[in-house]
Amino acid sequence: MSARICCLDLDTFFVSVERLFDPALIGRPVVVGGARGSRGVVTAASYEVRAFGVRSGMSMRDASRLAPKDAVFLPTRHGAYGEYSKRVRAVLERFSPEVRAASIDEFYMDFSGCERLYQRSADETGDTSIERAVRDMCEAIRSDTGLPASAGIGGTRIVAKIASGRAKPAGVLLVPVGAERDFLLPLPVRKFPGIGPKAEARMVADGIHTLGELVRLPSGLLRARYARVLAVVERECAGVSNGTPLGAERPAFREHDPSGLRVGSISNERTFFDTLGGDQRSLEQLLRLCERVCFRARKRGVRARTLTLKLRTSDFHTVTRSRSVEPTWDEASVMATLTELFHAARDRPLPIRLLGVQLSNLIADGDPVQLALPFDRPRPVGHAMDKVRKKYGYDSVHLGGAPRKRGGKVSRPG
DNA sequence: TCTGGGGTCCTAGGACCC
DNA sequence: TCTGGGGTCCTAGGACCC
Repeated sequence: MSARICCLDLDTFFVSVERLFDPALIGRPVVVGGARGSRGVVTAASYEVRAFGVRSGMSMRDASRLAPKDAVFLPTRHGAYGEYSKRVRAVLERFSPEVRAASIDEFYMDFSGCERLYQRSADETGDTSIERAVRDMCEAIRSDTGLPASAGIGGTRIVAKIASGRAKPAGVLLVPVGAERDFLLPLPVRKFPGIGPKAEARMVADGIHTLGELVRLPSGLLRARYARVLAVVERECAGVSNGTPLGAERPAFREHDPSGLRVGSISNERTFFDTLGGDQRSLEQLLRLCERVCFRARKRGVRARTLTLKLRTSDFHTVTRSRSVEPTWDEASVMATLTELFHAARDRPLPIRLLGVQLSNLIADGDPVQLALPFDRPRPVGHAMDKVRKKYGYDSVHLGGAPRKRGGKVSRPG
């Protein structure tokens, strides 16, 4: 059997989309995430600016220091990227019946059973049939959307994903079935999905730097400590998939959820440029966050069974408080619960740096009128606001008490 | 690395029920 | 009356990913 799982990753996706809008950006150092020197972090960095050490996730302050004088700093345009992501997906669906979105710029495909479809002119280049098909697919993405993409092919998702990372930029890398071990073991542990900064630090402290060193640990306490991750690495080395080959689609990237249950979560949080002093100010901001998540829940056709408040004080201490409720997308009832949670969580008098609201345990909004206790009837004023917003924009209407404009003295966007 | 914002998934303890 | 275990839900926190 040959490798048949493909991971397709769009190269510096946000930067590439910005270059479609403004071709003058091609070949220039580009940072997406905000203005030079602003608060926040880099969401995407072009290869030209990576050469200076700028990386996504880095604070904008550091990026501003490292980037050359002629670097272009752009704000993130969330709406535009989603649109291009859909267009890419449409191309992928022409090549494989099985496409899963793992994020806005990352997709998995299963080419099982497609072999015969792609047996054409393979011998001309020496490519295997699937590798050739994937190259054609990347070319189709380029010609249809203008976006560069890289792809990895392997027997499992994890191998395909790591391979796609090594194929960048704009390349294709195939790891033949049986070659997984030789491919994986020399890699630094951090390259393996699921091993993040914390786990890496622990491993390095134990003298483990590569997957090979991890796998070759002698039996004993150290090996026992990493038993869980070891099992996954060994499984990948053997080329065995975990569960279904493509895994589940990330709920946030599903068009709709056929099961009608557990369609992920919706959250909105905000770090305040000037920390919030009085509780009144905080509650006004909280109402704004409630409005936004409820707006999004109605748009997605879901109600939340669990409401969570997140609160971070100026000393960077973070607490969350959550409560399960009757399924709701109603601002007033969400705000009532969150106000209680806020007072319960407000144990230290320090100024507030961040507030967040999360709706989770979401259920599809089957019934247009959700029955509730008479004294706790949802007041779906939200639907009326949705209509106004559709016509005049999100900020054309807000609930009383919420500040009308973004920015100003209280907060500043990201 | 003086630290954004959107997510997912996992763990662990306690409540509660059978 | 005491003990026990399994299953499930709720809540809090943390790691990780893009």
